[in-house]
Amino acid sequence: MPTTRRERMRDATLLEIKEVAREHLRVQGPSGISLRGIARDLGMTAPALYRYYASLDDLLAAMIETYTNEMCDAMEVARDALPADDLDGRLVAVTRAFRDWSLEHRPEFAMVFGAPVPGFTEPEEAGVQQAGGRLGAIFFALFIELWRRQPFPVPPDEEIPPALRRQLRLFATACCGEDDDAPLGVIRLFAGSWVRLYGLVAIEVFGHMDFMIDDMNPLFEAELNDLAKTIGLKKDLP
Amino acid sequence: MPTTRRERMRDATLLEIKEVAREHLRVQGPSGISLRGIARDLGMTAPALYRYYASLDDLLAAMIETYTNEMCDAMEVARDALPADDLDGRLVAVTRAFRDWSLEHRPEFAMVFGAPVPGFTEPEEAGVQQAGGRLGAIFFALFIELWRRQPFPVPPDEEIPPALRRQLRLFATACCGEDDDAPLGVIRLFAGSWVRLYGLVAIEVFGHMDFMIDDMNPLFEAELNDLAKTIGLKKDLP
DNA sequence: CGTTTACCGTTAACGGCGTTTACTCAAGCA
DNA sequence: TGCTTGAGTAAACGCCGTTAACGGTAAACG
Repeated sequence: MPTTRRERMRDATLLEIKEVAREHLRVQGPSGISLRGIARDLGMTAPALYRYYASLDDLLAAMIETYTNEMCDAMEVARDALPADDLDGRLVAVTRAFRDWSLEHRPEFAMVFGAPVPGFTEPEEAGVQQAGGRLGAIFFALFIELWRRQPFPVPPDEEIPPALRRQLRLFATACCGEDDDAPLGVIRLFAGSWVRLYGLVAIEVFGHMDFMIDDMNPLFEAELNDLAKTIGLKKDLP
Repeated sequence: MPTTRRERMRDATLLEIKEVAREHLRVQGPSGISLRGIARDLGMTAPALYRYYASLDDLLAAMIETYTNEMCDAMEVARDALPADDLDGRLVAVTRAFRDWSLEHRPEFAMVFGAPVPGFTEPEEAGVQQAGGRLGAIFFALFIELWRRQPFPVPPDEEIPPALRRQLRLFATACCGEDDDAPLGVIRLFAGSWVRLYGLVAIEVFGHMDFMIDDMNPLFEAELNDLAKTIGLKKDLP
């Protein structure tokens, strides 16, 4: 372990900056994250932070990456709490974990899944993309394994327009690496499910239905049930 | 028409401010909207703008309201381009218009449908909520009228959990005013469809799939086809 | 060991921001 | 005509990100 004392100190500061930034995010919102404010809380001056992050954008990008991975961790914990052969249960658990984490970390969710600000937090960072792929892979691996063990009906290849086929292949390789030997229909259904889940959670987290609905729980559970039904999960969700 | 000369001048300035703000939004992104910058472009000083908008937030809220209504206008134009009895066609046209407008107005879409910034552009403005209701109503009116004329299968009331029933009623009244005498199943299906559409367009506009997929058109059309099928539209979409 | 080097932090400064206050000045109205 | 109203100004306050020049200290090296 070649970590010198200096490196340990540096890593600690690197982390502490991110933690203070997160607190500011949660208390004052995304626009409340400022290098000067963070430096104040840390008993430093703002220019000192440039030793650790090249710019505010860089810090924000690091935060996005951290949050994405944290969300993935939470989903994996929920997944691994169930036996490996209970794919049904695992898929439902991961989906619920996705929503739960998002609701408990609304500002973080907004940074990860909200609108990217041009010239600001561009998601072109390698780390951010990699974390995004990890998230997709968690869902995808379960989804595809479930289909292999107990196949549910998927649209036949002929029903999928050629233009869509190519996109689905791209999607699968980005999610899962190279072993994308699953039929296109499975990927098609997966993409549709992901879009639905994202829409549901984003609407809830962003509060776009707050003035119409006062409790999103029933709708989420109903949609989850629908989703489960289309992939052959028979038993009622607990 | 009690518009004095002063009032006309005032309204013109009010509008001009919003227009310059929009240009800044499109060129430099949301964080590029600044009172000082707008004032510069207008040949004024920043404090003068406070005669027109109480704060930057107020201006942003006005922009959101404007964009929502503009999107609704575009949808209504697309709707009215088809004969009133072609409900199938109108629903598809409105849906495509929603997506098209969003893709052509990405920064505007982000302001309307992205994450609200706390203490900043809260969507608690009456005008913003009203515009949101208008958008929902456009979809809802077509959806429900279509079901009345050529009913498609919807989940029976007994299958809808009681907790969800109440939320769906709230949702319908917010979308459509008081004449929500449609069966819960129709509203249930409508809510699900809206969530799907939102997720699809938001993912595309925000570019959350850009690193996986290079053309969202096929997926959108496929999902639209699916949606159309569930509400009984038989003919292939042109 | 002493010396050099690399790194961490500072102060000072530039230009930008939202917002408030006190003020001027012209248009509108009685 | 004289008064009122409202649009616009300059100055100032306290934020912000970022850069440049500079000090000190701990690690690295001969």
